[in-house]
Amino acid sequence: MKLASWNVNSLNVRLPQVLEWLDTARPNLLGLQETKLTDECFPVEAIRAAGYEVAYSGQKTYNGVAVLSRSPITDVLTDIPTLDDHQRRVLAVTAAGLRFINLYVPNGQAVGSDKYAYKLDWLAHLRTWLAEELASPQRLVIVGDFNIAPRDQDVHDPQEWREQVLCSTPEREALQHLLDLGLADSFRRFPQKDGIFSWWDYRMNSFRRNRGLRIDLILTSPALTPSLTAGYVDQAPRGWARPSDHAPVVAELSF
DNA sequence: ATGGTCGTGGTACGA
Repeated sequence: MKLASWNVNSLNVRLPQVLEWLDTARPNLLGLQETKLTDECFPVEAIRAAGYEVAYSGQKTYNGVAVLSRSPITDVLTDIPTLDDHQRRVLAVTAAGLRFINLYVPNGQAVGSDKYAYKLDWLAHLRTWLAEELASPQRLVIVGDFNIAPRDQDVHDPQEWREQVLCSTPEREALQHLLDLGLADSFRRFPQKDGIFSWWDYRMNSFRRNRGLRIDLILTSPALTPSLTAGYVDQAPRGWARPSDHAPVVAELSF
């Protein structure tokens, strides 16, 4: 069982790359973020032709999430139950014997900004929801662009990023508050080299210089964590022509 | 070097 997450920064632009990656990586479930497509424009047929079922929740220009699955999808939810939010950032589905929650956590722009306050409020509502989901033991996985680097080892230059957005203490505490529900960061269940990231700014040759952050995560519930067999970042698509600024992240399980 | 690059949409704005 292979699970993955990829912020594609426009599915319109990145569809050929997504199809290419599906063909080689063959994930069972893939969460996409920043599709930037209304539901009427979603490329359902191209994805079905690749052998995947799909659920999607999008809007014009910004945000937008989708889940691709090699097995049938049921019980689709598009919102955090307690949060009235027009921004399309959440897509929960049931497929392949799992509850699979795909998230595009707000970026937050800058510490202290209105968008930063929205991010922290969003994360608080998310925590309430996930606590309810985890009250009943189940195979639950939460994937997505969390827009938070969990620790300094997930940052190319911790001093440069100290208390900046994506790395600030309140954001990290909000993420830790989620992990404290019993969720595991699948990547850190395995030995990793230093300097493995999932996002690199388009500017200043950041990818070539590996000036990145690891902000794309796959979290597993206690019922699922013992079944993890691998957790990694597939950095290859970040090196392709006209790439997303994020690379796909992957978790593998055996059950 | 105090910027820099993308995507969207048709101009600034979000990331």
